[in-house]
Amino acid sequence: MVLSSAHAEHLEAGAWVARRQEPSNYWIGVHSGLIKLAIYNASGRSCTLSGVPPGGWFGEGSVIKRELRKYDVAAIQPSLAMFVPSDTFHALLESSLPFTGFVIRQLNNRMGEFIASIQNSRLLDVDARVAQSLAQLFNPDLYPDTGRTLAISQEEVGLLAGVSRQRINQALQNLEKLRILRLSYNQIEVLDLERLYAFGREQI
DNA sequence: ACATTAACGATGA
DNA sequence: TCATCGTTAATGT
Repeated sequence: MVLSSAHAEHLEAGAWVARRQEPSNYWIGVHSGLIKLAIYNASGRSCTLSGVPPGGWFGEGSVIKRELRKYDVAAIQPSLAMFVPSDTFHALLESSLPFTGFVIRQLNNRMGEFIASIQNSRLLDVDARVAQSLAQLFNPDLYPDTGRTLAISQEEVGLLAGVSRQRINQALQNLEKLRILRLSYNQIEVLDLERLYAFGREQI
């Protein structure tokens, strides 16, 4: 039933996936590429709320509440996304206990993610904040399909971590010197996920 | 101090 | 040819 009612879409880099204030008609999953949730103001400034790598799902909150979407959704990289209609989502929620469990875990993880973000922004120095922002993207619990490399520009890491691109560049080079990351053009490879997670945590 | 913006050239796809 | 990256200088808090 899910497969018959859902559809997939190829998205170009920079394409809008969904817009703020529109009805939340779909629960959306990322199969490949990278998508971000962000809010843009009239003057073009933006606040990136979260990056969603392969294996990630989002929008369940607004679908459950049947409310307008709270953020804009854009493809950072060329991506393949799955769109599950709201009605299908609700039907699954009522008929499948395993699905309900999945959604609860999803909401719980998302809550933990945002709590950690606030904590990180107030307690950690910039290098550690960058490390934690990246570690979130590579979280195997939330995003089981994400490998150890991700195509993302340093500019986007900056928007995600709330730090300027120039400062991100320094932080990433520091992490590369520690052999935690390997950097290449528009791509970040995690060499040591454990140390990436641990980086900065001793400060707390 | 330390981050940000602005600007520049170099380099990759 | 355009996006991305590495760096520096000026500016702000």
